Amino acid sequence: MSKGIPDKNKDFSAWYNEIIKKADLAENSPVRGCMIIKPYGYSIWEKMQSILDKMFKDSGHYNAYFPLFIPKSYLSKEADHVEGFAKECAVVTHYRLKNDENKKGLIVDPKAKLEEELIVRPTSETVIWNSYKNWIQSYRDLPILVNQWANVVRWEMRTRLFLRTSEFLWQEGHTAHSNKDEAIKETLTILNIYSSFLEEYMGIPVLKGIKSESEKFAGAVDTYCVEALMQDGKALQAGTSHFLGQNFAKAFDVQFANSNGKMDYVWGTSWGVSTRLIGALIMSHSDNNGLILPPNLAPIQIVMIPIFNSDSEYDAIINLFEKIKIGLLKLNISCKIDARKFHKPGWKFAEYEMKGVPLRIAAGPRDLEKNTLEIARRDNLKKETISLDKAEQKIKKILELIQKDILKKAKNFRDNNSHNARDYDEFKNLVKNNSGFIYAHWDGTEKTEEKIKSETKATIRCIPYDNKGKPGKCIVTGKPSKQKVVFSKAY
RNA sequence: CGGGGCGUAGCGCAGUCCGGUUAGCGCACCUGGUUUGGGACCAGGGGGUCGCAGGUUCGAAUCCUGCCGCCCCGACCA
Repeated sequence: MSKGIPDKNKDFSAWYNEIIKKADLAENSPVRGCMIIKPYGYSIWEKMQSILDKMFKDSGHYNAYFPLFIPKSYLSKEADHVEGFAKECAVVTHYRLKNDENKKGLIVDPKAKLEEELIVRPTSETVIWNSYKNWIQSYRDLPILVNQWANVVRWEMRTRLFLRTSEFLWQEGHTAHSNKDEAIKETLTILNIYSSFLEEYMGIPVLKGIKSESEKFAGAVDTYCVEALMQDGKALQAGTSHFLGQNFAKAFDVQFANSNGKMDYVWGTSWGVSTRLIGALIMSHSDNNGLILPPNLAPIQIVMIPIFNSDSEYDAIINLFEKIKIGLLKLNISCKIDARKFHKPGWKFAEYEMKGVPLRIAAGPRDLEKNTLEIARRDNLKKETISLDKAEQKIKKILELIQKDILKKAKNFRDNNSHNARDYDEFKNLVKNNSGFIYAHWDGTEKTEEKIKSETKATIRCIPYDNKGKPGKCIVTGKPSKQKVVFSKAY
């Protein structure tokens, strides 16, 4: 059935690439490392956007837009920030092309050199905090809760569609607060939005935690994250929320008068999720027949496929489908009738399986006779025949069930692939077998973290912050450890 | 930047070692017909600067030289 798609268990990354191609999500661009997101892939992103956007707005945030270009000097104002991003910035140096007099074609006009070079934003903290300086005078101007939907560029050496591309789409929230507690609270509010979005809509269970010093965002005091486990046992950072402390306020001199009339630096946060989430979606649920989309994110939730011998049968079935479609639309269920005559039903079945449409309805002469429909779930490939009576309600329930089952399956997978390592040997074995999340005691030093990374390729994904667990001894050095942390190989 | 691989129709490839009619196959595409409950079949058709440039030769996809591009593995990183 699964024609031309590599076996997920034999070659996971070839499987991943092929799903993207065959499900028509995206393709490579003429520029290395960039991607062309095709309509079907982009419609998934639009769904993610609309849901998250509502969640942000419901929690008091507003959208704004800051420019693509950032003066080079801005980037260098926050020391850690430069360190983290300087190596992967695209730089604009000129503003004009001209015809080459000797050869054919265009060349950069050497006369059109910019006085100050511009960088293409790898993230927007600097340009935004530069504005906040002007927006904020008093505690009465705070908090500022801004989000923007944008593209950013980070010049990557090795790229993979959706997971790591040189240009990607994301949202970046940037908030400013009058005190530390409120900023931390904001950071966690967003983390919870991310985790419930991932679980309730994407069907992906996540681990919430704090990044270690070496993994945190360049310029943050603390980076909180949601980490998900992919089907090949590797971890994926799905979203991050940074408590910036007063770092950017100090770098850009953003002060405000507090209620006592004293000047103080503003407290900041920033947070984002990107088109990488589409990669997470693919690698969490899909199988050897193609993509599997949770109903809450599927651009098409239901596809209807007619089976017919004659034109009169065709007309009758399409007619029936139109009626069902009206009923489903009333229940807010999106559906598509595939009325094409030039493809056989079997061809269409395979096509929509590849594209991950959660539920398929088929009807043919036999169904017309008996007043039934055949429905087939994408997630478990099970088929059943239901009667036309109250079909819409039944279908709605099944979609809800699919959503739950997808999450349940992913949770089971994660639980079965979470392990405790009591000593370093056991740890190494677990890593070698791609055993997912590995909980182990760590002495908290960068040195030990680095040693583990270079010897095993596993990194600290996060330090869990809600169920902290008990103190113990570091698996490498035997020094005291406050709690177990989560290691894994990661994307 | 190191190591490996590849460039031939929209896609995937054969042909290259050992030069020789008009460059071939599968998928896709177009036309007509028969089909349609799990990727239909038959017949016909369209589509190529063989990555680019130069050289050797009566003759180059094939041999030689240079260049360009892409992919994979490492170093680096969300």
